[in-house]
Amino acid sequence: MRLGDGVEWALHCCTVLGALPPEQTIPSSVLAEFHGVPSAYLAKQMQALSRAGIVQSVPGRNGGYKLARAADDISILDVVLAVEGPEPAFRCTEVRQQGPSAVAPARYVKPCGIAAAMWRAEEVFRQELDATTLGDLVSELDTGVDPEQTEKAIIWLSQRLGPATTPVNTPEKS
Amino acid sequence: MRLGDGVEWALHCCTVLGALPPEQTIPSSVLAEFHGVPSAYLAKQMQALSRAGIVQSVPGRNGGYKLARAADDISILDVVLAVEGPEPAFRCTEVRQQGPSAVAPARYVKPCGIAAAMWRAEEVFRQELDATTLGDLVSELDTGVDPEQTEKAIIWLSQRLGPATTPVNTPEKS
DNA sequence: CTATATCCGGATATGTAGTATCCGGGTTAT
DNA sequence: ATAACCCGGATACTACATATCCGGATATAG
Repeated sequence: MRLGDGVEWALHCCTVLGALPPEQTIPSSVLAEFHGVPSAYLAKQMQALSRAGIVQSVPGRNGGYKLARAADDISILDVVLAVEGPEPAFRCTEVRQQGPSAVAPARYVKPCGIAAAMWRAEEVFRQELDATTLGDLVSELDTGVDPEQTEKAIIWLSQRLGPATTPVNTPEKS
Repeated sequence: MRLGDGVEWALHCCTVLGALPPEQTIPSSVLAEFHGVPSAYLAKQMQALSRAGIVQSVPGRNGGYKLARAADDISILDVVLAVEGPEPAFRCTEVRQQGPSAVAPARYVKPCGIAAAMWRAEEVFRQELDATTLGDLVSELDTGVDPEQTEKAIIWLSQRLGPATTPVNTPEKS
């Protein structure tokens, strides 16, 4: 049981996207350099997010990505499912129907208890992920992150972003 | 995010082990044929279960596997961890510490909110799996499985098992 | 209109899970 | 005592998923 690296990257990228002004776009390459991850592979994750309707792509010069909806309306689960795919982690291969002791397939009305227990666990897993939104993660940046870190990130991004409709907003709620 | 097939097989095997008399042993090859799965790979999963102390191997003629403890003292989580490994599904690569905006590593005292949320979800996932025991799965066989299926399985196993200390017990609680 | 910067999709490598086969060590029934 | 049987580990091979790279399409800025 393993989660791909793309999930972590996508979540970090969505977090910075949520911290920027709503209409500010940021190229995939800048996101990659910012996080120190290979830009080609991150681009693929961003495409998956785009297909899922989580981010919106703006082509052409000074284009890039931005969140497609409000950060509070996007849960971590949405991002995970978009990147990792919607299939459940546990695949029931209906092993009961194989082997010498199998009976007619039509008689297997209820799923076996094993698959049921697995899917139950996966359900609470998803519910927990669905309870946290990108907005929560963004808010946490103000409280949990070193101010020096934040400042350093802001000036680095400001240099590298095209002339936005609004400049990068420093948190004002302090 | 994907769980290996071995998890399913191991759970099914442990369930039939739990349905048998406590001292009855079954060879790995019989378990494989019973479920219609490749015996070589199932043997690997059984070894993992043995190392984890979930099943006990009995060598020699008429040997095989049996549960190492009572079925009620073995949770689904135990089996999953034994087969799949104890590592968490989400690996935080501390992407914050890379890239141009990183500060001194010592300043990262708290784990990032992303990893925290992921681990929280994984924790409830494991709690849910830990709440169901092999004993529960065995009990469910009596209620949820077609009687014809059960009978067919019993006679097939009886033919193939060496002279046990006690014969295969048909459920008596009906 | 041209050039640049960006997204998008297919093609390529690398790694991990799954499969099959073999031999040695140890234990039990005959 | 002997032979049959079973686990345990090592090895080699295949298939699939993950990770990576590169060229084409497209829209904007000047």
